Amino acid sequence: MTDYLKTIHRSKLFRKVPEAELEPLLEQLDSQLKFYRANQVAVTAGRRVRRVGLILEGTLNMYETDFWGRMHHIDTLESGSLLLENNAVSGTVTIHNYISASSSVILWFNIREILTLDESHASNTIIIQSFMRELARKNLQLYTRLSDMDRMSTKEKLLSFLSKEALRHNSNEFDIPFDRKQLADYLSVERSAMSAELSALSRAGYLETKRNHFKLLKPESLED
Amino acid sequence: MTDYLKTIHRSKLFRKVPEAELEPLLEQLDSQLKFYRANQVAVTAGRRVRRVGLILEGTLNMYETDFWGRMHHIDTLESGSLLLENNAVSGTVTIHNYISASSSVILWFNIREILTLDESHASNTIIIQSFMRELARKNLQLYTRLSDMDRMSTKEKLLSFLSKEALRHNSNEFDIPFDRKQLADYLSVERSAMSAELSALSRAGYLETKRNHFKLLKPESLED
DNA sequence: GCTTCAATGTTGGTTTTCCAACATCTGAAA
DNA sequence: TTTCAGATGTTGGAAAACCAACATTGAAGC
Repeated sequence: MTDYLKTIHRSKLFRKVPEAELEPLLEQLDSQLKFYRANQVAVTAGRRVRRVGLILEGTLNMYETDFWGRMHHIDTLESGSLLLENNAVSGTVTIHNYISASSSVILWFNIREILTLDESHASNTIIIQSFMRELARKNLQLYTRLSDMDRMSTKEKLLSFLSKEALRHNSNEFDIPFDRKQLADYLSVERSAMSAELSALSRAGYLETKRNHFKLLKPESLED
Repeated sequence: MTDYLKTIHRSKLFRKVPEAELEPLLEQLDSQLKFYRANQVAVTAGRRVRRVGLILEGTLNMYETDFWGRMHHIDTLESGSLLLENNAVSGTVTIHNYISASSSVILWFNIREILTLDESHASNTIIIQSFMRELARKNLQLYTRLSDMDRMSTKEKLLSFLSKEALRHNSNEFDIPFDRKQLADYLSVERSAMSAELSALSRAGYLETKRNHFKLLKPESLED
């Protein structure tokens, strides 16, 4: 554990815990390090989840196996990500398999215990705060993507996404954090069709773009 | 406030707080009732959010206005729903407008205060627990819908959704909580096209369905 | 049993998306 | 500067989805 204290202290969750309190806190959370080889299954779908994972090193892939036995890649979790936080809090069963893409290290800890303690330590409050903030942050992120995808056409998905990016940057001119392939994946559309749609939007006067830089415009056809 | 104590106590968030402690707790949370007329704007996009809302009566619609000034309906929140919980926790600005569909009553309260208290009361712990559970529950719900929508075709969206329903009911035969129109909206596809796809899946031996009852099957073409 | 209406299924023409293949652009390295 | 690989744009045929209009079904009330 000692080898990883620095890494743990850099994570979003434990960042604000005073350094001296970190080790006792981890003990109190009944935490435990686990090491995984490349391609090793770290979590199997169907298990009731009690602990939260924090990826200290490596990358994990989330998969879903459907009724017909087909595997679908759901997400890729990088170092620093939380794992099973929702299932641990709500005490539910996960439907995902987590497979280590590389060799990886995960810190497993018990988050519910903190909530059931009678007396509160300062570091408990801190960790609960950070944890709640993470849940809320994730929620907003999912909401954002969902509302971008909740459109019937590629054009509308693009406009929804770009609109929110403009809002986020507080400007009609901004860089997006994706290249074309990543943006297509994010919106769940086909890359080349999306490229074509971007060209069409550009021709129609909605925007100018070069690589990941965008400038949104009000086409004359829309002016009142 | 007194008129609504019963309603508040029935909500997911306050259910577990002992009845006697409810009123002091609400006071501690600096809570406040507000009443809205039909079509009144309850929350305006762009405001930094400090409080969480709990809808005690009525229905609210969430709207998003995009860069080009077009309004999109995002969600409908029924009585019992939380409002702005993510923005309140993370201290961020909301991008949504909330408009009361009917006359409605919202309880506004400060959730962050609980976290910053030095000493903990039992009811604080309870409310934090319930609140975290709600955030996690919502997260899982969003994740579920997102992974259903993160498919390129109506067919795949349907299979993803039905697969998870089977898992949830722990059976290949189950009732879904949607009619066809609602399911189409949930998956963000067109109703009649979805109906056609369901027929095709049925013919191909993937399932049998009648109204909201489904039975999933393994078509011979898939057997190894 | 009828009647009625909303839910669901079907159909055909139109539009959009997918998909593969290829062309062009761009930035980094030689 | 030249070269090259990866990113991006374009294109055309095939497939899927949209959309409107209509047919069928099913549940509730008469």
